[in-house]
Amino acid sequence: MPRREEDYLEAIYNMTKGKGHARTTDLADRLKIKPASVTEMMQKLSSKGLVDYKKYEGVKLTEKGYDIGKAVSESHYAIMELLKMLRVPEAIADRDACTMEHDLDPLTIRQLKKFVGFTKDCPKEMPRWMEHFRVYSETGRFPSGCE
Amino acid sequence: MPRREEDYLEAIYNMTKGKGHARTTDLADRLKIKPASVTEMMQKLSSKGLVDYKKYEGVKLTEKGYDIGKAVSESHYAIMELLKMLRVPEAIADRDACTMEHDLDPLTIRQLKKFVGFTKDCPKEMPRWMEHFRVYSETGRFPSGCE
DNA sequence: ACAAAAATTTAGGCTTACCGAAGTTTTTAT
DNA sequence: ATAAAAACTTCGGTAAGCCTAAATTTTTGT
Repeated sequence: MPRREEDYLEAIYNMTKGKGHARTTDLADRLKIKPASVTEMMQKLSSKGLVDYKKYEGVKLTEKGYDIGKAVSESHYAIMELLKMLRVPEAIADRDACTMEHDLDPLTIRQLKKFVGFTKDCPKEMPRWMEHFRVYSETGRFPSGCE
Repeated sequence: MPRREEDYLEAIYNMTKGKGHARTTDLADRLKIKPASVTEMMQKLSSKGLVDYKKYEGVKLTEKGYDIGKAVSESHYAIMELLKMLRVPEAIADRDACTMEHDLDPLTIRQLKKFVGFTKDCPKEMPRWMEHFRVYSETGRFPSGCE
């Protein structure tokens, strides 16, 4: 599954969330490419059974395409959350998540999600640790409570 | 700077660490491609001033190529350390770092390195937190000390 | 030294994914 | 209703990076 195909599936997933069709121009805008390229890819994805494509009408994910689009979108989210914890600004985290979300081992994705879940759910310890990392990140020094 | 070019520079960097020349076949083996493809890329990198290339003799990084190779190699290391903290097995972490090491925003790399440095240097807090994540990762539950 | 083996390069081709320009279909405004 | 505008597709090309096969250069064994 080449990298770029997944980008299309993810974009369609996020644009439609399973309901309705995605339009050629909207996809082109979102992916920053020309409509001609979108049409070409739609034909390819259609021949692979990942989307239902009707000329001049738009495109919709098949079940198979939906699963892939959803998986990539979730990876993207997990990576972005991780980068935000590392105090990477949201806009950069979003962009960099696009770079990283492809071709990762399923185990890596799983651990990433666990990590994010851990930090979100852990009731007490994590916020303190995060605060210490924030100080370290900004000053290069460990806060006094951390010796 | 296309992704693949950087892979070559990183490989040459890791193979030579600045001393001596890298051989075509060794590069081909390491990158899992055919020697003919290596030759082609060496010519390209040479024309860009990133390597010194002499036919039939091998290749050596220029200062410019060295800087890039070193930077990519360091990103790789930082990403791998992060993944290992997330309890991704080393072999998978190494492979996945290859996927992620390209095209990241310099700020993201910087934060990644800070994070790794923080966890390595923080004298007391981190090991405890890491242990808690290990338990969470393996059992799905928070250890008793973490409420 | 020199022939056989190994390493390397050259030449010609392939695939992916992009583009611009031109043609077709659908939508919109009157 | 219909002409102009917008959206979409088709067609012909491009660039990267890989490949195989054939040619060339270097190395090795005797």
